[in-house]
Amino acid sequence: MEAGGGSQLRPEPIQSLPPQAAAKGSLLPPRAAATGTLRRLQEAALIGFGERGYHGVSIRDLAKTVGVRVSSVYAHVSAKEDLLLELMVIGHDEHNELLRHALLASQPDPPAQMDALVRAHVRMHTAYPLLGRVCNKELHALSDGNKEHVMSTRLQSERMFLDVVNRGIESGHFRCADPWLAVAAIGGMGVRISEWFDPEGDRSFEDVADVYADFAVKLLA
Amino acid sequence: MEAGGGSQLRPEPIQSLPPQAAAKGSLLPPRAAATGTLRRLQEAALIGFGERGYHGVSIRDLAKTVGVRVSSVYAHVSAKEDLLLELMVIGHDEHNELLRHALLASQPDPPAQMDALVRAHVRMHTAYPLLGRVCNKELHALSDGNKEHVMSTRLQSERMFLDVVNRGIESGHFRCADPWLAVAAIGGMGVRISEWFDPEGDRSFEDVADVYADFAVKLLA
DNA sequence: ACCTCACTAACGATCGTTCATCAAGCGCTG
DNA sequence: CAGCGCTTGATGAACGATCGTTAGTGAGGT
Repeated sequence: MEAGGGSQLRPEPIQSLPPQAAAKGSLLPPRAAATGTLRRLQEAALIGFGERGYHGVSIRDLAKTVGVRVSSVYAHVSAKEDLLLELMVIGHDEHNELLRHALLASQPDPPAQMDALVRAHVRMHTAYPLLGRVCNKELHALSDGNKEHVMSTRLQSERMFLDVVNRGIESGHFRCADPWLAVAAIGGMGVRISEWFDPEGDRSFEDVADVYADFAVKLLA
Repeated sequence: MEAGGGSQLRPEPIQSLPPQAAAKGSLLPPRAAATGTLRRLQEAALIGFGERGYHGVSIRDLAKTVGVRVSSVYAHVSAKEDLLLELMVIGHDEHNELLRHALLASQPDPPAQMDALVRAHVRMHTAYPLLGRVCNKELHALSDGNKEHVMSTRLQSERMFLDVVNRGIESGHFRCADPWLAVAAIGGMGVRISEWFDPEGDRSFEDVADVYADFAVKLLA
């Protein structure tokens, strides 16, 4: 966060919280079990970190947003980084589980599996865009041990894509000289969704998922 | 940036500057005209902002990295945001120019034009990965006026992709129900390159460009 | 004499975190 | 049922560090 005596712009205190939290669904997936003040802290952190970045939001910002004094925050959290870590774990675990379940429910042929994976990937980034943003932009703010933990989940998810691509090549369904690069491309186009997707906008999740799943399979043909 | 009396991790002072600045090329494109201390400030800001985010790097960090006192920074820059703005303008202008020149030199058929655009897009994010990261992750830290200026350049670049897609649909070369979504996907997979690309790694720019250009055209077929 | 660029020193604000305190709600024993 | 200890979560106040920025000064080259 910035301090200083010069011409500073101090933005409005995040948001009045839930503009759509009641409309569609929660800002956080159901696996986020916290309630009460801790829950509201997590949601304030999600919005703040997603909009201004981890270092762009202070404990005082969060306290003010949830209507509590600064010191009360530490009754629920032992450090600011805990809030970020919790959000990143929730996000990465949710993403990983969506992918696993998609694979489990899919027909065994690689194109169907890729279709299912991409739909799950899109689901994650359209249902929880702020969480997607935080997970993909604030890794640098995690200390080494925490970063390693989150990265292992991320690698597992990447591996699911890679396995499907490799199996598709062996079976002749896909043609691809560099499987990892294909996974990077497919993953990248999904990750970016959280930067522009608007739940109130013209395009629904289904619209995006249909198109992106089609893109991914065509890209591998 | 974080302050505080508790258990803080203060990372090492950015880097000893150019690990590859002499090896391949500069960290900044030739359009970055600054020399001397200002140039070194811009490069330190590029590395710092790219690795830790705008709010994760202080003026004191930058001053220490370039070997100068804090107040001397203000002989070259009127505010911290100026450094970010300059980097973002350089990055967006470079990107825009690469795209324009790619289009100018291309055969007029839409597939060739898309191939050229994607190669330029990949060129940007492989030649200047840190600049790509800053441009795509730190927009939130710009004040409204500056953000608007940068966004107009970004919209022009997006428009070039969109024009080619639309013309390709009219000519029958491409088939695509939602052109903007195709542009978002193609753009997204390119933007992500700056997160993993390593100039010293196995994959060269040509490797990535060949594959991604192929992906983009297949995706539109 | 003037401009450029570096310096020392300091400003007030904001940072993350800690501390001692206290009110409310709980199950327990008498 | 009264009274007790215990936990939970909130509070005001403060800590030392760090924040962006400014002021005044001076050396060196033009």
